[in-house]
Amino acid sequence: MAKTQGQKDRRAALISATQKAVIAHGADVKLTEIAKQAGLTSGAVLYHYPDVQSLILEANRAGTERFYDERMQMIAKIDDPAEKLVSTIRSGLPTDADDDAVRLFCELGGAARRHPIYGTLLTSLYDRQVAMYQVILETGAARGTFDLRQESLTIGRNLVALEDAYGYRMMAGHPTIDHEVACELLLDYARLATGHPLITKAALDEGTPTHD
Amino acid sequence: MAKTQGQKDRRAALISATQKAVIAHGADVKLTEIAKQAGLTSGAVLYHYPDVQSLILEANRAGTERFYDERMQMIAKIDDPAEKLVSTIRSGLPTDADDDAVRLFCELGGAARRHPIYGTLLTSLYDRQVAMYQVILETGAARGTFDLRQESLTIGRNLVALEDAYGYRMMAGHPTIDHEVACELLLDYARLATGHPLITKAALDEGTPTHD
DNA sequence: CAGAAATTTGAAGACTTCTTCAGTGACGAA
DNA sequence: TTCGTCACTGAAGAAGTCTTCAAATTTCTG
Repeated sequence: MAKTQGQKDRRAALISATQKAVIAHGADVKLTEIAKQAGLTSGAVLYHYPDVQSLILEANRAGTERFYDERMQMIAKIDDPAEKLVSTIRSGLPTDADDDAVRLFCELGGAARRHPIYGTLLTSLYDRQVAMYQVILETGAARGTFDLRQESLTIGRNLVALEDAYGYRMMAGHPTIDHEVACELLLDYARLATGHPLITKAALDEGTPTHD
Repeated sequence: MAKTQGQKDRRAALISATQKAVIAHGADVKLTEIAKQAGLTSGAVLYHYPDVQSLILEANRAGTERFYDERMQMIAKIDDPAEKLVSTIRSGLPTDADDDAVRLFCELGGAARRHPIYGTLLTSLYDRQVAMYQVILETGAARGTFDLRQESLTIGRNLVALEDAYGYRMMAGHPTIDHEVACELLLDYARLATGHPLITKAALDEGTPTHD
């Protein structure tokens, strides 16, 4: 579709196809798989991206950026710091073992030492997520919602670290750690660190009618 | 060396060489690299392990087992729960970005979805490490050393998760998170969860002579 | 030491992947 | 319509890998 809309569309479509291919076949995905995903031959892919590595890198970069952007959008709507913290924690954990974004991160993490650029990509994402948590924590502290028992940098770093680790555990198919269990593990730490009970929305929903 | 000691030695040497090769070239290491590391040709490797995949799997299995065994040995000598907890946390974090064991785990984690057996390997290791922490925590609680603010299962799961995540961050080359910083981040959580100040041995050594 | 068994080599075949490129078809401009 | 450009195909070459195997070498046994 969209045959005559210029290079930009085709390149965007190729990046999208490459993302799907990486998620399906790993960070060292073959050119053939990318071409198949895009509905083209390998020659056609090379026509647009003479260097396949740069295409894969661009796709992975776009994938990490998108994950961060979507998280920021999701929490932008929420004002209450406690509710914001809970929603942020929920949005950082994969929904299940098939979560595309977290799959991508695991692939990149495994390749990070051999391809240092992926390490840079993940480091940047990590630091920004820590800052995102710090803003929520400091705002809550300033408003008197939270009583921080540790520095916001410490709490932020640990929360993102826990997200990452439980993402890996879920990807590895841990039999008992699913989305809900991992959420509670993060929330238990957050409760300890913020001195706030952090009643989850799910818990609230249980005790109240669908619309009050 | 040791040319006449039979198959077992040769197979053990091959597993050792494969471990080095995996750490150097990733979970999908080539037969050629294994042979080079072992000082043999690819044909000779196949003579002992007709199926290369089974050799790599065996090497990776041995690598994770060894990591766990060494941790257990290291902490077995220590009696005081607080000191034991601090030492355990220290031993679970890579010393630097070149730490072989943690390199291996990152490689396996990246490949876990494509090779579910590696997911099983890592899951098994994770669960045993959690149990290891639980024993320390419960012992300390029973002795009155710790005042656990969360269930020992929660604390154990979160501590191992933090170890894993900071291992990944260090492998990815995070500019500010090194062994010491990561230790403090874990210790800060452990202090909160156990209600114990967990003075580190390093800190103690600073304030006391080498032999009292 | 001589023969048997175990071990290793080196090369060949089959396979996969990357990359190049001559040729094909579609589309727009003149 | 004709020409030229763009997008793409499909085949061929180059490089790397896995696997097999006959032959050579080393080690063991009597």
